[in-house]
Amino acid sequence: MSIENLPTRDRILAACLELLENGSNARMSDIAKRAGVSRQAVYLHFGSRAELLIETTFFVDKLHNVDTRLAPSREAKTGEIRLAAYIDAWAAYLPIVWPLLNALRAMGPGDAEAQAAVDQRMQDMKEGCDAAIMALKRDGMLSSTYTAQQATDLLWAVLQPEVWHRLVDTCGWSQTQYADLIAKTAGHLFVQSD
Amino acid sequence: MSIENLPTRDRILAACLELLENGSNARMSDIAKRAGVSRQAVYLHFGSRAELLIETTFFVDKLHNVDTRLAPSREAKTGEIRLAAYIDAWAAYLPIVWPLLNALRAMGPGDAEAQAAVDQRMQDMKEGCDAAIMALKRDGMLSSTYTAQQATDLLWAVLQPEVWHRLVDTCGWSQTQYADLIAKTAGHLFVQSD
DNA sequence: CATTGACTTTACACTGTGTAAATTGACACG
DNA sequence: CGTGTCAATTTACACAGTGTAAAGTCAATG
Repeated sequence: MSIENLPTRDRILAACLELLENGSNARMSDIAKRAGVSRQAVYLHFGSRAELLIETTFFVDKLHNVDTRLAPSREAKTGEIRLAAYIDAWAAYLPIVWPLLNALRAMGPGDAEAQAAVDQRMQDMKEGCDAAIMALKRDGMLSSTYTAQQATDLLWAVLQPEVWHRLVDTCGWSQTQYADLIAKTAGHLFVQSD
Repeated sequence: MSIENLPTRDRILAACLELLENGSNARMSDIAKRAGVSRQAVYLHFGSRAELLIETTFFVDKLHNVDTRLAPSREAKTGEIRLAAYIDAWAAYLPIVWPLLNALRAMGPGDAEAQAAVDQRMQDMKEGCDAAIMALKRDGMLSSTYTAQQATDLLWAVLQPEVWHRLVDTCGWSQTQYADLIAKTAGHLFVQSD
C-alpha cells in the first residue's frame, strides 16, 4: 500500500518489517526484492543485516507511537494502577516487537551488535518494572514477600517476550487473556493484600 | 580427561558438549578438532549439525541421570511437595541443558528439526507442570485464582529457560536464589492459602 | 554542460554447511 | 596368507548467505 512513494530507506525498513511480521524468510535479498530495490542498495543504507534489523525496531517504535503508550503508566496516581498500566502497555507492545526481537536473537551469539540491541530493549523494559515496583513501595503497597529488587527482577523476567510467545503461541492464550492474567498475577504477587 | 578412550561417536558428543558449555563457537570444524577427528568423520556419525546437537542433549541427559532427578517429585505424597520437588529438579537441570537449548534455538527458524527438538523438551517439561498442578488439585490445594489449565500454562511459562537465564545471568541471581524464589512464587500463586 | 547523488549491475571474497570419492590402516575371518 | 570390511582420512566441490568493490546509468541541479 503506502509502501510505495516512501523514500527508499523507509521502503526498505517497511519491507523488512513486513517480511518479519509474515514470518517469511528475511534475507537481505528478500528484503531488497520486497522493497523493489537492488540488494546492494540495502547496503547503501544499512551497513549490515544486524543494523537493518535494529533500525527497523526504531522504525516500528515510531510507527506505533511507543512512548505515547506509556503515558497512562507514567501518569498513574497509585502504584497499583501504575503496575497494571505498565503491564497493559507492554502486553500490547509485545506482538509488535516480537518478530524483530526474534530475528535479532536469531542472529545468534556471533552477532554482538544484535544481541546488545535486544539486551538494551530488555533493560529499558526493566526500568518500567522498577518504576512500577517503586511506586508500589512508595504507597506502602509492596508485598512483603519480596524485596523491591527481587520484585523488579521477577516482574521483569515474567514479562520476557519468550514467556508471552509461549503462552500466546503454544498455549493458545488470546492477547487479552495474556494481558489480564499476567496483570492479575503481578497484582497477586507484588501488591500487598491487606 | 575421560574424553580420550571413548568411542569416536561419544568423543564427538563430549566435545560438542564441552564447547557449548564453554560458550565457545561450536562449528562443525571446531567440534571435530576438539574431538580429535576430521570434520568429515562427524558427518559419518551425525547427518547434520542439528542432529548432532539433538543427540548431544540425549547424551547430557544420560550423563546427568535425568530421570533419577525426577524421582522425588514423582514420589511426593502431597501436591505441594510435588510442586516444590519438581521445580527443584527443573531448576537444577536448567544450567545443564541451557547451552544446548540455546544452541538449538540459535539454529533459527530455518531449521525445523532443531526447533522441534526444543519444543519437545518444553512439552515434556509441561507434563511435569501438569502433574504437579493436578496433584495440588487432587489435594484440594489448588488456589482458586486460576483454572488448572491456566495454572499449568503459567507455571510452565515461568519455568522457561529464558526466564532462568535472565534472572541468573542478567540479574545475577544465584542458582539457589532462583530455585528458592521460583518455588516460593509458585507456591504463592498456586497453593491454596487457607 | 558538468557534477553530484542515488541506484543498478556484475563480480568476487569469505564463512559455514553438507556431499562425494578415492585412499589408508587395522582388524577379523576363511 | 590374502581378502574383505569398517572407520576414518584427505581432498575437492556445491551451495547459501553476507558483505565488498567497481563501473555504469540516469535524473536533477547548478
